[in-house]
Amino acid sequence: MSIVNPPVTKFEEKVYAALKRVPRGALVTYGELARRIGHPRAARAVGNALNKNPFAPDVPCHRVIHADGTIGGYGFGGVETKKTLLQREGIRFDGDRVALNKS
DNA sequence: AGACTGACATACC
DNA sequence: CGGTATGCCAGTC
Repeated sequence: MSIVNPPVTKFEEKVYAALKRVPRGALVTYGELARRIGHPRAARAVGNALNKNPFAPDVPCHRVIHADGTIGGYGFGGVETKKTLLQREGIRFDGDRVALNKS
């Protein structure tokens, strides 16, 4: 499953790999994802990697959200696309927030 | 080689 | 509850 790609660093590779390993309908936060690759503090770097996202459809980057359940952002199409994709996975949204039971 | 940026997180006011 | 401030990490200019 090596990602035969262009200028992709080891770090990003891990990020994409971890993201690929996320099952459909599941949501992961940047911090959670960062933690999975061994960099619990690299949430920002993770977001950076996804923003470049050389493998847009290859990696379900739309399953990554903020720690508080906010959508965050999306490079392809924008947040609305991300929300749509997530809703398609069975997840509901309340504005820019994931509709979990919360406040 | 150095500085700035960015799809984050946490804490504080 | 909301906005502001600081910290962290890796990438790119």
